[in-house]
Amino acid sequence: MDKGLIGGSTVLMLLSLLQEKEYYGYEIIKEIEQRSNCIFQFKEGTLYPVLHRMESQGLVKSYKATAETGKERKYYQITVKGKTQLAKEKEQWNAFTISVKKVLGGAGYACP
Amino acid sequence: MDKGLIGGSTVLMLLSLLQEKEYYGYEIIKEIEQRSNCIFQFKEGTLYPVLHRMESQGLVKSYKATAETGKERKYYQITVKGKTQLAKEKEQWNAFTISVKKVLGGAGYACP
DNA sequence: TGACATACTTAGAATATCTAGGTAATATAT
DNA sequence: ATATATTACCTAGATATTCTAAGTATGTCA
Repeated sequence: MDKGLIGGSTVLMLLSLLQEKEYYGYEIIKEIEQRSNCIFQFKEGTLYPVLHRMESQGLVKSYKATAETGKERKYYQITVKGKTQLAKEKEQWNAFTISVKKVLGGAGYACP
Repeated sequence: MDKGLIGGSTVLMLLSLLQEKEYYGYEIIKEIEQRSNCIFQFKEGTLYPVLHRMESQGLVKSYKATAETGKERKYYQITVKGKTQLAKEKEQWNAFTISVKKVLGGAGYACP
């Protein structure tokens, strides 16, 4: 999958997942992989920095916990700010995909 | 409109336009602006380098001509390689948007 | 014991876009 | 006549982002 395409939708997908429940990073990678039928396969080096950035922006918050398996995990939760951002990004996503379709389809209207 | 989103679809949109007919750079900006109802407003500094890159990759070729208005224009035409690439990018675009929908929608299947 | 999956991290390379400026001609409004 | 806006192209450098690649550590299975 082309990297250019993924870029703009990563945060949208992460926020959408985290609105359902809290996830830890590694779990997110696997979940997105499954849901997309392996179309999206995030590398750890790609995803973790994105989560860190989102946390620094206040879109998510995290806490550490040791799982029954003995491994330490960092769980991420969406914040109020994150939910607001999610709504915005969903809107943008819709406007974006509709607009691309229009350009490909050939429709044409004058701009205000 | 978020820059991240646009990135991956720029070449797709350009190739799609150029399959219809030849365009010059400035005309492409206006055409995409109109078709998208002003959702996409490419800056010249953004579009021209993309066209140059596409030409260096052999996806398009160009020639210069002076319009009746007295202004010199650089017209771009899609190449055979560009048409092949267009087909690929269309496929990728579909796979991409479907996958994002799946992630947002919550569907989940095991990967092979 | 060795290989693999889990789980997180970061530094630096590579890539891409945008900002901001430049050039130059014509058209339009004052 | 002059100022401004539109048309039409270009590029250097700042900015941002992603990916590559490596490191750390634990548990499981053959």
